[in-house]
Amino acid sequence: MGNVLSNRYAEHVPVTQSDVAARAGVSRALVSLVFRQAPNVSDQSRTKVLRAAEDLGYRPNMLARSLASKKVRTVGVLLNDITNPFFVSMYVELSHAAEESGYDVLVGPSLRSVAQERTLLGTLLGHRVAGLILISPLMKATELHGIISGYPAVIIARDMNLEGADFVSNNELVGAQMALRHLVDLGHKRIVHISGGRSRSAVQRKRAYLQVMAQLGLASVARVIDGDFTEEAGRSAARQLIVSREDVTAIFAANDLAAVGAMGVLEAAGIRVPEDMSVVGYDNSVISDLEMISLTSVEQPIREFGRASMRLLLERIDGIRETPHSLEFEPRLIVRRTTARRAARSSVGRSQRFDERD
Amino acid sequence: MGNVLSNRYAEHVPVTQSDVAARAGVSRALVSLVFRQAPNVSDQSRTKVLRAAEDLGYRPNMLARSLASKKVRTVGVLLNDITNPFFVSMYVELSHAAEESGYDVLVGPSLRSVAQERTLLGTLLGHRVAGLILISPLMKATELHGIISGYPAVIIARDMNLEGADFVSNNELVGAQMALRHLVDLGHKRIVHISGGRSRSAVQRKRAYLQVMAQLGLASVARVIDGDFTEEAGRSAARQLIVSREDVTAIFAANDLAAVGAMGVLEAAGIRVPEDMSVVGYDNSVISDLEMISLTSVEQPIREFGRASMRLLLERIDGIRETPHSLEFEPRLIVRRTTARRAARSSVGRSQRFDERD
DNA sequence: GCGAGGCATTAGCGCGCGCTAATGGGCTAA
DNA sequence: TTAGCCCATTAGCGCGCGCTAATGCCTCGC
Repeated sequence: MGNVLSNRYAEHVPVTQSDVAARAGVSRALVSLVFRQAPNVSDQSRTKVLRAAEDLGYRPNMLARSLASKKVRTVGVLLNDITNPFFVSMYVELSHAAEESGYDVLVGPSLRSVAQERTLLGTLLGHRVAGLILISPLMKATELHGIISGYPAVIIARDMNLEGADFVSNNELVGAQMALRHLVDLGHKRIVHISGGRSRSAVQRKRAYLQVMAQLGLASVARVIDGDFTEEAGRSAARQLIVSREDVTAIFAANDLAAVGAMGVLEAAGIRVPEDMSVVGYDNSVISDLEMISLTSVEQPIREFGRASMRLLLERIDGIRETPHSLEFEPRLIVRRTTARRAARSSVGRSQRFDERD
Repeated sequence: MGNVLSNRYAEHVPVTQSDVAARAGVSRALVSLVFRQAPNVSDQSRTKVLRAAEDLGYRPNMLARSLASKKVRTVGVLLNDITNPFFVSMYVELSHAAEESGYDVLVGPSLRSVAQERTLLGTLLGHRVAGLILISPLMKATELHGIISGYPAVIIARDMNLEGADFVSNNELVGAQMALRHLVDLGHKRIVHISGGRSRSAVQRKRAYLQVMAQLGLASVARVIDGDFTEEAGRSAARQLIVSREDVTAIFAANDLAAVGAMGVLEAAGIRVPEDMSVVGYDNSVISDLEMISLTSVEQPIREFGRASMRLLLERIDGIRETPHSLEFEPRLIVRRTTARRAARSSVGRSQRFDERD
């Protein structure tokens, strides 16, 4: 009401346990006991303290609490490549799982840069997080080991040899098998792969493609067009395919974005999907589920990934388990409308329809 | 090497300033001075300390540092509705801006629940974050005010009356104007709006639609179909439109997802976009830019949003500014291939083509 | 040779809270 | 009434580091 005070905004005066103790007429230690849910506190004192806290708007200071107890309720998540929607979804799941376990999450969002990764990792460790979850890190295992050795850590990736850490990964081989077998069952043989570049998962996916093609007796027609997980990469690959006039009838892309990119170019060139060309994506992202896209895609069980990762981490944090574990999840194939039985004759090479939008 | 030690993993023994001091042969205070970049430290001592720290792998404990200095380098972001890609993009931008300013980010990812929002806000405040950024909060202004009053806060939303907080928002009126004027310029009159439900931005968008339609002398043909920002909402709206056989030639959707949902149903029903129906989305999300979708959409300057929000927050944290500011950004219209000149005669109502996919 | 001046270094308190050994008070039973 | 016991409460140290007043040391000038 006073015009002097109304002109400035109330400075936020932090309320401490001492303040609460003073108001409740008890010692500070008792306040501490109440907020730690300790036994041997009479109901009378408890309510008295809680009332005082309520009145003053007291909130325990997590910093001081962590410092004193030497226990932190925060886990760090290093998120390489925040532009990748799959990784973001993964982070969302982790975040939920952490919340349910009463943990907070500190994120280190990177952009595919080793240097940035190093910095962010330092920040997370500076916060003395209780444990780390690294989503597809770029750093070399040796350096990583030097930094986080002896620290509870779960790495979402494969093919890293990092002593002491837990691993959660996707079985890329099974993913490729499902996709390729589905295509082969539909009569396709010449199946091209649009790769995702040099990232860990991309390399594995490419290797899985080559391996499965060999298994299926199709090693001689296996072909990889290099990409980088982007829509443009898919477009570029499709253009190459059209120009080369190869007898390709199906595409297995390293992710949905590339698949959709390819589809756009194909349709514009009069090559119909799935009549003339079948396309399979990877990740089963939001995009693939759009009715206008309806892309057959390999689904990774993100939810299980997230929960399992957090569970593993908490086991290490709580010291329940000493030996490192590795979990591998199997993907599912979500069949939609971009895959169909192979047409009688090859179709790539000539536009068969004019695209009225161009 | 020893088989006893090799069986267990090195416990992470936290290194403190005292350890560094002991190794460097100096006092702990000097170590503190070095890590605080304080002046009046001889180069000789500095290098000695840094070497010792390097050897021991010392990392300043942010918790203790914050506690002692009473200054926190962490800002809290409350993210209502983490399923909305637009909000996620916003968070990404905020995160970048914070990092550049040397701040860490603690996220509170919610799922459109007021109760959850309350809890997360409590968590953030418990961490004594230096300031808050609230992305489209659901809580009522009065309650919010009670919680964060006197606390540096930036709210990304509009139409809230919260004394002391800064606001950053999008000019929804201009957005609607751009979209509708574009359609009117193309000859459209009967333009329907698929709304986004009861969230703050959705309500504003709907209001803006009605207002602009009135401005354009089209109040009598204004029509809103209620939705909720999902693809299914768009599908449902399109079905209603088809069944009602109304003479509608253009759709202005509250977001891209709903627009794409509608497009899917329309195309399946033989109503071509944009020949028979023009569609405008909102957010200019990744989806709208896909070549297969190529959706005309209203773009909000997310990057500027993020940077401006962080700048405002830092000004308050650093005490540079006392009076609250409100910033409003103007959107842009990104014209793609889903809008075209209105066809001579109405087209909704009858399927003109059989959808071979069904 | 001695005091002044300046700069590198240190001792010590405080941040808010966890934790435990010690205290005190109330109650029961003899 | 008093000894004995139990349980609620408290005093006090420690967590790792920021910060400042005080100390110690070295240089320079007369």
